[in-house]
Amino acid sequence: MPPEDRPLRADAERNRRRLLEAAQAVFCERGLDAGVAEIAQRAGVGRGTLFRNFPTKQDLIAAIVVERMREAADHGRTLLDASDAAAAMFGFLDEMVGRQQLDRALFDAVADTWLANDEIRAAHAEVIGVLDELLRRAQESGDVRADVGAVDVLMLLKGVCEAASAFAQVDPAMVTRHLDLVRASLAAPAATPLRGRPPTLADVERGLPKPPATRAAS
Amino acid sequence: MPPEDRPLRADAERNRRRLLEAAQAVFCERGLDAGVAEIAQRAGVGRGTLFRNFPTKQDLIAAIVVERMREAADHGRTLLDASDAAAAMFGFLDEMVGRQQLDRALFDAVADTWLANDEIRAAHAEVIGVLDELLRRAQESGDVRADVGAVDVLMLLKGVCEAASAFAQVDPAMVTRHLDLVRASLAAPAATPLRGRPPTLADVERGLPKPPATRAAS
DNA sequence: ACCTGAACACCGTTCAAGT
DNA sequence: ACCTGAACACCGTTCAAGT
Repeated sequence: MPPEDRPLRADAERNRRRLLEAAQAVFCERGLDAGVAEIAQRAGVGRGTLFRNFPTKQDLIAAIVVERMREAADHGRTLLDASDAAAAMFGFLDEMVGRQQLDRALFDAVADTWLANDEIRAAHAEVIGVLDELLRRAQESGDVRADVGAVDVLMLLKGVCEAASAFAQVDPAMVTRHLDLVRASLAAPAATPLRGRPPTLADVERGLPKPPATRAAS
Repeated sequence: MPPEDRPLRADAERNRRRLLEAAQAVFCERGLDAGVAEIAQRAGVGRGTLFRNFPTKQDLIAAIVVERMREAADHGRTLLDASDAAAAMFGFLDEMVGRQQLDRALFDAVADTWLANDEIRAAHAEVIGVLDELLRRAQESGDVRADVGAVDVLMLLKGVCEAASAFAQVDPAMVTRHLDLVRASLAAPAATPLRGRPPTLADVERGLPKPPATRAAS
């Protein structure tokens, strides 16, 4: 195992890239149940090489998810200085839903892998950070109710994604419609206040899925 | 294979019951990844018997999900003559979220199995039918916006369930809060109308997951 | 008519041998 | 330092033999 940050040997680096690309394509076409054998073959490497780069299939999936989340966060940052703050935030939500419809298999995985993986955790925090700023601006503009937090909005978004991946590919209009409902729930002024306090990132990270359950238990 | 409706032999019927109970318990404790071996053992039968009753592990899961959906529909019907129609509908939504939190593994499965299975399809239609009536009454009472349909509401509900199973077991207040947001999105009068038309049951059933992909393809 | 468990197929993962 | 593919382990599913 090479020290943490030393750059990979040129061919190794290339293999890693190829594996990520192949995995992305295969998962997109065949779903997450696609075998690692196909991915390795498509990347032109042996199965062993796959597991050298990604100790587990889950890690391979996680690596792709992280890439996507980072892209989303980047896009969100470009919206930070838009004139219409509320439109910017909803545009961000739109984008994220669209992204997940491209290859829904990947985002299905987030539910499983979720925050068990450190890199996903970091990327996730990054997305929440951007959304938090977009939301704050929209609230300051008076178009979005003041008693919601970024995690609230992300929960709603996850709901839209879920519904979208369930059956909205038939008709993208359904996604638009569902987003309209989310917009309505976030509109200011709020008719009745929300109970409880806005969940924090810490709340989310505390609610981890059951521990990895390593087969080592006696 | 016995003719469709002939009652099973007494011991066979008992084995079927035991399998369902064992499966429910095991899935609840260990999640859907639990092995069929453990289920068969817990039920006190051989693995072959399991597959005689449920041709595939998915079918076993589906059978449990169908049971739960039927229970939910039954409960919904008891709410049909409540005095406060809106409260009745939201009570129904509450119940369904609570149910899915009991053993979330099962409802996670609905996303996979979803409408691929005929029995699930029927039970699903039943739930939508009840929800449709609850909704209609709530709309007539003037407390719920008129431009949403039962499928819209079910989509929102699925979002809540998703969010709940992701991290709400830490604090049930989060679910309450999310339901408050759903309530806000459904409140009458609607500030801005929804785009598109309410999705129908047919729309949902058209949006099936990729075909079973039987390994028979040449 | 139904039950059983050994055997099979499939797929994620490891590792000894190579370069 | 990295690659490879045969071998292993695990688990869903089948089926020949039993009652």
